[in-house]
Amino acid sequence: MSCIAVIDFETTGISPALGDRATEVAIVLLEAGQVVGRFQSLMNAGVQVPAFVTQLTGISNSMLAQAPAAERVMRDAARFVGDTPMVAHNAAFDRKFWQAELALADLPAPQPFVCTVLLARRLVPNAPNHRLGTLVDFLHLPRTGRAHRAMADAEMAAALLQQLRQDLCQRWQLAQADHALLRRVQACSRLALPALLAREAAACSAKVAEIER
DNA sequence: TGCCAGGCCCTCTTTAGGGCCTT
Repeated sequence: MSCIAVIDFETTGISPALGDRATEVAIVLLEAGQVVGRFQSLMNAGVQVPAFVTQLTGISNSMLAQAPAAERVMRDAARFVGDTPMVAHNAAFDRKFWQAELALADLPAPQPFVCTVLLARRLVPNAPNHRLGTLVDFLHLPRTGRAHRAMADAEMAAALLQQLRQDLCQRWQLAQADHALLRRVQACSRLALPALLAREAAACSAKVAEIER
């Protein structure tokens, strides 16, 4: 079973292109449906945290003053992840900060990303909305700590991912929903999804029959 | 003063516009 890294950043804003920086990163490593590793750290990028972001996340300038330098944290995070494919809730956001912070540390960011917002829009279309907290409540998943702190959000995104993978496998009788399959689901329109999953299920059955022969 | 990004998705669409989602 392949490994997946679920990541969440807390930041000073929404765009590294506007000078926003990461303030905290958390990564949960999943293997065979189980959490097999965790990485979490505040990170000091030498920037001020806007008051409304402190109100949202609980992360203050005084907390960051005592945190390790952003570059050091990103080196440790990159070493922790290696080439493991990644998942995030609204991955466009976390991927931007992952790439920007690694670039500032002069490190590559080759990992492919899958987005649980895109997966949930396809697989849980009847949810009231597709915010992380709403999906966690809607699917009766456990809340793991204060929302808008990196590890709590990474844990909830990991639980959401596991639930979506489990539903995929049960509904479509798939042996597993690995990162490559999740990328195909994410790239597929909602209308085309049943046909894609029927093909995946048929390929899976054929493989099982071949093994049993 | 007020707004700032960007990719995805839906629809009163496709030669566009606006909401969602993340901090």
